Amino acid sequence: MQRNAIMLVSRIHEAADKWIAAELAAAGLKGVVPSHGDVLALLFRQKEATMHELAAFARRTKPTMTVLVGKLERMGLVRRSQSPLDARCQIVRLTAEGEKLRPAFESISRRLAGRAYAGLSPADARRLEAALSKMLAGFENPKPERTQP
Amino acid sequence: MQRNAIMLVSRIHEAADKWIAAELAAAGLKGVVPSHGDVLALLFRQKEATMHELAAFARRTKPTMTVLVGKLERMGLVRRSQSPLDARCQIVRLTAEGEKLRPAFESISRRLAGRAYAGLSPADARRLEAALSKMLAGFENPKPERTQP
DNA sequence: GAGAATAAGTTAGATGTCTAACCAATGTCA
DNA sequence: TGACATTGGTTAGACATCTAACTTATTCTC
Repeated sequence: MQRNAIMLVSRIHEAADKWIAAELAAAGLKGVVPSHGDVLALLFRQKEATMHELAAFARRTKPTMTVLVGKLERMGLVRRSQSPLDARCQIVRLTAEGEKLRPAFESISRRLAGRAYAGLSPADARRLEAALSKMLAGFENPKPERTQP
Repeated sequence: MQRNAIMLVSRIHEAADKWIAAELAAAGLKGVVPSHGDVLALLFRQKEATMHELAAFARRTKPTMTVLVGKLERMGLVRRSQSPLDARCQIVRLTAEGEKLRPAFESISRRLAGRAYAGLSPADARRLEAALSKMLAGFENPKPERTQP
């Protein structure tokens, strides 16, 4: 066996997503998925964003973002309006209702980090991040790997 | 910043999935997704499996497995038949067509590992796996973490 | 052995996600 | 300035995935 790391990564990703979804549900956001969280996270940070910016930030396609923002709008958390500067752009903003979620979000974010790094020394954490960065680079820059075909 | 590791894990997971899907497509399996790969992987290993076993192995629900196996069956790669021992169980087996994919699969699996561990010394790899295991455990066993609420 | 509980699968319906095709507005350039 | 390309966004259609409800077999229990 040796492809353990990929399996572990996959399982951590799923476990973290599930944990986040559960925390969001506990905060009153039933049926909200991590991608919705990414949308809100950007809006907490910068007050308004275009669909395009949101899609890039959440690493989702534009059609997906149309769906995600549509749901958040139906939930009353964000509002869409046309940009006065560029008639193609939709400006997305938090509603007052959405703004209320900020503290819950920050709590989840903090607790997520706490849980992920629990039991790791700062040195361990640094080494882990370095190794993961290298692994990611290996997938994103298609460098030929040496293994028998 | 500190929740880097989760972000890295998430991006590695997505990049690896995309890489696998591309390799499967290159092997002639257009539209085959990693979960389908898990189904085939178990069948390469043990010749036959029930829907229940496949779902557990691929970490998907039973309804999802119904869909996945349905697609593989339509593609002519597997065959479903009722178990003679337990009339509730469906036995899934590879067809001759499916069996032909074994070498391509093994190659992908090997190259996946090579790519993931490229640039990591054996000691690094061991430390990485240990840290990831700890992180996974932190999500799966809900241990209270210490962070300000 | 009959009735209840459990287990294996499927169906139904919802939703996030993608690609492909499209529309509309803006930018470019000869 | 006017044709063409580019860009922002949505629509359409497909699909993996989930939960809830259901069906049919098996097992358990009295």
